[in-house]
Amino acid sequence: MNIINNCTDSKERILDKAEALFAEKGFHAVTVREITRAARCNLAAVNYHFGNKQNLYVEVFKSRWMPRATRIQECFRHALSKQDRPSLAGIVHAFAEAFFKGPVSDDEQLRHSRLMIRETTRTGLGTDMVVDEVIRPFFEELLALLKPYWSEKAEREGVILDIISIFAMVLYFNFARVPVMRLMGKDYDEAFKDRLVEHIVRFCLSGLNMERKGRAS
Amino acid sequence: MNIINNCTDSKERILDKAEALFAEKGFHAVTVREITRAARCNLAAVNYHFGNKQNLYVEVFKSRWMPRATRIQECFRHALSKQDRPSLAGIVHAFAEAFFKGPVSDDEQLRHSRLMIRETTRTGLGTDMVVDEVIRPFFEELLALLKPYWSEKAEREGVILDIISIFAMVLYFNFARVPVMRLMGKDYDEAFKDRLVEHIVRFCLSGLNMERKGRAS
DNA sequence: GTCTATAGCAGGATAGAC
DNA sequence: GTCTATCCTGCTATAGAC
Repeated sequence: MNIINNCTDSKERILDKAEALFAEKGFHAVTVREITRAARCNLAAVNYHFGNKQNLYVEVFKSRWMPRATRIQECFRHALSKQDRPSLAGIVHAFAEAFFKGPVSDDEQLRHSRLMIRETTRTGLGTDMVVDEVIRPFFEELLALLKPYWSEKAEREGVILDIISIFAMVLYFNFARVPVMRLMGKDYDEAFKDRLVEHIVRFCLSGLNMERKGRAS
Repeated sequence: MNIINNCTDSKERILDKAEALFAEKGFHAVTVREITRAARCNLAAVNYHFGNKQNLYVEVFKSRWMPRATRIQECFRHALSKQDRPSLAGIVHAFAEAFFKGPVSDDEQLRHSRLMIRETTRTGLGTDMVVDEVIRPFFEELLALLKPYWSEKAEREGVILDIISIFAMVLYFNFARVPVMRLMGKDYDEAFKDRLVEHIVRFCLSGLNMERKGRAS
């Protein structure tokens, strides 16, 4: 049991470092040399294990990103299961908390959302499996969860826009950490994340925290 | 007056095509060859006019992105000036409408937000002037505009979070067009944009469009 | 200001020894 | 499975004619 198994070791190291670098700089800005250097292995290892750089990128999503997304979703479900009959606030809260205070380290959290944004922005490189296998099923799940709360007049399209909006809030505060920190003059420490979760829940439930003085336009 | 002035013409064409390509694919994925081919000029033209590829990128922001951002802001101010005493809804509406139905074409709109997201995601390449000269001043302007609407208990930090949230809604629905279109099964035509503006105003003002059934967690 | 030609280099990928 | 050495393509950047 003390035998050090190097067989798949370098492969794992490459996946780790590749994910970190792709998240930080994007696919084209990262070189294979950079990845193998960071993973302390040989240049040829990427082609040996993955065939080419592009396959490595896809493999990062398959073996790192998607399982992590699943873990976050499970964290969300677990939090819900602890509520006897989840309220609307409870659902949104569980959702935001799974993202900000979920089962992943802060570094992982950041690279996770950065990779997601890069994929959203990307054109063509085709990791559609991310949407088809992870995002959309979860989306449908949320839709079903929220269904009991629709008011009579709300139609499906409007509810979809609402759900996208919850996503927008969580994702934006995640990936736009740098400008948010600059504007707020705060780090993303635990206290601030608590604050963010609280803010997101409140905003999603009742909008701007201001007095309402009539409407116009 | 009929003399065709080619002096700065190719420079302008390069800036146009470079912006479109950088927005679509990102800095590293675009080659100088690709840009000059699209701009129908010689490979050497980029280095002649801008020194190098990096400078061209910065120049795209200076001469295209920032002026356009200014135009959008002016559109917002103009819409506000037509309201005698702008309401909260009027302010959010003018903001969303300036972004979605503002003074720029649909193509420009898309490339504008994509470039902004790419800059937000970027690490290091330093176009801080975008934040310092455009975003932050506008942010302060919004803060001052909303000040009369703070409830007594709201503190400055909370209001900043609120404003970031309005930005988050508008930006997300802009740059995430592709997944939004997939989820909604709709194009970003004028009718859908109207719908989006309406949704954003409502969501920012009163949150989820659902019945409230108590709170939990 | 625009072009051709090319220098000079960094990148992805592969062959083949161990 | 891991390494070294190397190929070759495609890139940025420049030199110099027009």
